[in-house]
Amino acid sequence: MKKISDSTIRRMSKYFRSLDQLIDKRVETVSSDTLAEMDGITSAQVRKDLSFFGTFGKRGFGYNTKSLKKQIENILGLYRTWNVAIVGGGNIGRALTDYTEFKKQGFIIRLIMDKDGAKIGKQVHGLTIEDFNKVNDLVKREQIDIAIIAVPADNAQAVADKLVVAGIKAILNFAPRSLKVPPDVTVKYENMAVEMEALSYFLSNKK
Amino acid sequence: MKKISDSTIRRMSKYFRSLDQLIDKRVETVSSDTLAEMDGITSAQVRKDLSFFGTFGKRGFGYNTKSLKKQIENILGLYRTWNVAIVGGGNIGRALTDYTEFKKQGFIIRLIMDKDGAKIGKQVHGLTIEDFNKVNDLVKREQIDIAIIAVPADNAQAVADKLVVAGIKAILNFAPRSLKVPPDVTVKYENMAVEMEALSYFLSNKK
DNA sequence: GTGTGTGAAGGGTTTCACAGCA
DNA sequence: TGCTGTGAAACCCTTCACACAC
Repeated sequence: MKKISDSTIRRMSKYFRSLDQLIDKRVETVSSDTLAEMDGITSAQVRKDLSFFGTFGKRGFGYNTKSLKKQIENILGLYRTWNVAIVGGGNIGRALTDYTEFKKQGFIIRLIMDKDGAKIGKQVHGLTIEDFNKVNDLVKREQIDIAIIAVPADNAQAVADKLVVAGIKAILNFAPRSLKVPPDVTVKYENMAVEMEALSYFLSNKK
Repeated sequence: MKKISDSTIRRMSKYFRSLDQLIDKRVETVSSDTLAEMDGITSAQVRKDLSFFGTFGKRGFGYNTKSLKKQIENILGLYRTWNVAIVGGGNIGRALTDYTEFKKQGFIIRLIMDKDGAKIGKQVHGLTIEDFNKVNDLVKREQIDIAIIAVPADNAQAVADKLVVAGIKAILNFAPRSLKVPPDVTVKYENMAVEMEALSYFLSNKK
């Protein structure tokens, strides 16, 4: 499989959501132009992105919304569900246990963990906060595929290390710190402070 | 001012945080190599990024952590505080009112709004959820600089429209939907489903 | 006629490599 | 000597433009 760029993958995920919207509105056919408009990019970009994975459209016609959605579902691995564990029983971690967009896309939160004795045992949206020291057993028991790190920055690397030992291969990190992991582990970042600071920059430098 | 790429700005924000870490550890000097290592990039990239804004280092020596941090603070506009409003009293919105990283960087949450009568008036980390219908007055009263959208996807555009009318020029959007705004308004996205789906893709396509 | 699929061109960002300065 | 600052080269991603299929 040839290497496909991160930005293409991210856009695929957006097309997927846009198609969902169109299907909700009973739209059966869509052009690359419309899809581009919905996502704020160019139609050439849409066609190029899709072309990396195959040919899904009909010339002079466009794409069938339902079948294109199915195709993207397959490409992104969304035809199945994924078991997700959250590390960190703070504000962010607890909020994510009930994030509807995750459920809708088949990401099932199976587990929330913390190392703080005061939090362990507490209920969060139907889950009990478990002891992070038991991460190995818990990850195995719940067959976790993806871990979300939502702990203070200073603890993030230690948490990641333990997740790697427990066999986790995919991490979404909310802590504002870059993580070092073995090459077979994928990390994605959700760095809210970075985006806020980008806004700060743009506000400060408006001419 | 010449156009500086988004990725450079984002990395500046990371350097800023890495420098903070070093200063905490009483480190006074840092090389582009070390900074690169901390952020998982190359030293050439670090030097190139910084060079867009000026020359901050000493050849054969490196950068003074404190003074470089000050410089980046100025570049990003972080020498001051920003007043922030959150729209959406759901899980995410409420969690963000108490996000320590925001406070630390001078983003002060002044306001949380919702249109749901059942939520209006409720307390969240010391703030009262206000009626989003009064957005114009509230934004003016609290002198809001930045708005965070944390409402369901289907309402995001309507909320954005009202924020624009209220005079907001910078938006951080957590709803998984691309927003249309006038050219003088900057929108950044925090799309957690996109990152999860990227992880799904990588898990599905490991050789 | 219409809109896709795609080589080729263009533009922008990253990496290289080294001159230059402490 | 050691590390920065930076043109030039390399690379990658986006846009163009049009042949082609429906």
